[in-house]
Amino acid sequence: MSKNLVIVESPAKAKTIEKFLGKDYHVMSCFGHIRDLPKRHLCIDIEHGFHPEYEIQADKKTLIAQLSKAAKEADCVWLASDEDREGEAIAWHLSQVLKLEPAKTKRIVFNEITQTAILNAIEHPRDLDYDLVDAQQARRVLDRLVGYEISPLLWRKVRPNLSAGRVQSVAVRLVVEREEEIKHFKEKSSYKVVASFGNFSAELDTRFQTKEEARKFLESCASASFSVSGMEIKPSKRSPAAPFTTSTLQQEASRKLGFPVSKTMVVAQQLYEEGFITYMRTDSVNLSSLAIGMAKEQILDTYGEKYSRPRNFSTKTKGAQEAHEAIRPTQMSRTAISGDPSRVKLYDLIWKRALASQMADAEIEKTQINIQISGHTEYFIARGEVILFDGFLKVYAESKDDEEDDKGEKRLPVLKQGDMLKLEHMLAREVFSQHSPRYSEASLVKKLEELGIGRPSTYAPTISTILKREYVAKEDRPGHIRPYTALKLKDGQVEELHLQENTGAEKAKLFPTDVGILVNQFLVKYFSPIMDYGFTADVEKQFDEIAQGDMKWNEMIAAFYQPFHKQVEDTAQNSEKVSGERLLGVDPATGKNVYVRLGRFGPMVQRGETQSEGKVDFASLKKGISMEEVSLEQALEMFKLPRTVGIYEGEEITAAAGRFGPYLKYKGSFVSIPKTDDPLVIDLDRAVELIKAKAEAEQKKVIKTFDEEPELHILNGRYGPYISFENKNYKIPKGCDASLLSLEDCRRILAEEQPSARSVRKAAALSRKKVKDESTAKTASEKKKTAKDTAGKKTAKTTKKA
DNA sequence: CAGTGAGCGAGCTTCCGCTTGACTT
Repeated sequence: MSKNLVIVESPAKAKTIEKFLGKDYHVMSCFGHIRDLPKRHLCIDIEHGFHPEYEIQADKKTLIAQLSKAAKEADCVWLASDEDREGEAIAWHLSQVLKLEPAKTKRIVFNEITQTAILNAIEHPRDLDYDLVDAQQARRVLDRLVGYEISPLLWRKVRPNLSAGRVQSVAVRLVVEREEEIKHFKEKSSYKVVASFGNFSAELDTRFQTKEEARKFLESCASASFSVSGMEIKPSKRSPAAPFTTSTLQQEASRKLGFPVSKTMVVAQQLYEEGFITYMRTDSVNLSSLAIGMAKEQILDTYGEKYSRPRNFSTKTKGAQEAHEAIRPTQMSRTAISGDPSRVKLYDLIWKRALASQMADAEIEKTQINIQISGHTEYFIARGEVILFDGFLKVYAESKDDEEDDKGEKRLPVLKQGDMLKLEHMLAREVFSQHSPRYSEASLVKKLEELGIGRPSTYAPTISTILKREYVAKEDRPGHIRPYTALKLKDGQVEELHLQENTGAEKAKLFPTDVGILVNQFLVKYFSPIMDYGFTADVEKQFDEIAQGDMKWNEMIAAFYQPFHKQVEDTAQNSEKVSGERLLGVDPATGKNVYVRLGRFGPMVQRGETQSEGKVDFASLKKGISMEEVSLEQALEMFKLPRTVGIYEGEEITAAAGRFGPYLKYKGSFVSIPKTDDPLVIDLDRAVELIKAKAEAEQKKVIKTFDEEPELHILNGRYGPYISFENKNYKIPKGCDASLLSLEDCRRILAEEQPSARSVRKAAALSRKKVKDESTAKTASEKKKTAKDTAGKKTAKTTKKA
């Protein structure tokens, strides 16, 4: 048995380190945090110093038992979790949970995985830093208080199942406010004048506000002469970007490879686990001396000495904790990997970026030519750029969010002052000012990082959360045609051209939803301190003070909680329910008011008053139409569903819009209406076609049925064959040929296997619905006696509970 | 997956930050 037990957070790291330490050391992983506040309640004792009640997560119990056993057998336990707030807390939780004796427990830290660094760490152990642990507890408790006190308010005041938090709510706010800004953006146009002189062109130093001014200028240039008034050549250089952090990797993978941030992280995780790259959740741009050495060697071998320039970068990110290196290949000499295309491409990106960061600056020659116009004070400017030495550009060029790709070379002819130029033509083109760009997943991460909000491990999950809660939606927009005017001067004549361009197209951008907008409105109104973009930075400062030992963590929390909790209670008491209700107008056919508002199941339109005796119609807002922009006409359209499409083989086909979009109902079963069809206009022929296609697809799903057991089917699913019985699904054990299974085999499988959790929920929902339908049918006959039609629904709801 | 939307109001949602696999129909 090893004398020493070393505990690190990641199993891949454990494997590497064990190799460095030799046989006296056994290295195990604790897989991140081992205890946390239970999800069920607040689990913070407000009355007693905000004492947190931690619990070991169920899935960590066996792991803890293993660690505990190994710790007992070891002479010394080395807690080697990351060198940051969270890492220190993990070490402390380990010492608590494993009941480690202080005498045989040592805390070590290293921020690069090299033998030297680790041996050095072993030489210099320290004690647990309880101030740092307390800073983490403050962070944890604050987040729990904010999340678990505000979220229930949203359930009461807006809609169930919503959430609020220090990070996610600010992320939503950014998206909402950007959209707001875009909505109020006033496009301004001006005229940009470009003169073409044969082998190069130049832009006028001023722009004209109106077409008339531009025309006057062009006309006045008809007989003007053009001459070089100055030529300047300036040497310039461009430096490589720092190697990747989590956030910059997400941005570049998004721009260059089109990856969503979650995909980038999944692929990077695989590369890490296979030992191709260093750790992928980091905020550090630092490279180990080993990495710098490897890069230098690689550059010297491939490109020569001129291309090598070892350098180290310093982090400018707010609140960076730098427990790891930058993301880089583990072997700089591994220029490429093979296999899955996503991994190949991501590795390539990481390799190039890391290598380029150690390469020489690119040397560039910038040229500017000024051209004077006879009789005018305005002048033309031509700019050129020639790369004299490519340096790091040989390997890698960073891309920008705004795709003004003036990339590559633009060579200007060699001219001298006084040279006369012959104008080929001059074009004054109407150009438009642009609003700030909408956020992509990656650019939102970038913004959050700039504000110091969130951590590398949470960027991707935060994006997933706000998408899952439907606060924001990732969408494409087709863009629209915009006409513009251009004036062309050629051969002394000015000609007016009417042209058009496509503008405003969006790809995978984040748009706020109606719920997102309303929730944000509510939070900004009642919780402005937490919604402030500087809130996280402020509390981080206080966490730092706690870590320095200058502040007590529970006093900091107390100072925050007192006004915060009062605000929660006041809001619960005094604020109105948020529905975003708006009167759209009066339905000319019925004379009833038509409203739009947020209902329990999302945005909806309503015709008539809920308090009145008359009939009230409801309809879900059609996808793609927001509460803000819906018109009375559009709303009235939505009330036209459900409608009867026609009769087929004696049964009625109806078209309606449901929770999951438009559908056809025929003989009690449902068929989705694809986007290409409109439920309002779909005809009988097309409806029958869709119903037949669905039936055929259902047929294909069936592998085998048994006459003796009509409820049992062997079906073909997305993940291979499975058995369906009484609406519950069962896995077929590996190695069985589904088509050869007998009824006996199936029954045995049913007895042995647990039905999938999902199908159990579904079956439960179906049986609830059945009970409900029966009771509705029953009360429907009773209802004839009662005047009001509410009794049926009421009974239905009570039975649903049972 | 396939209704709904007020009203009584039971009992359910929820946070951020560390880490990976087991499993999906």
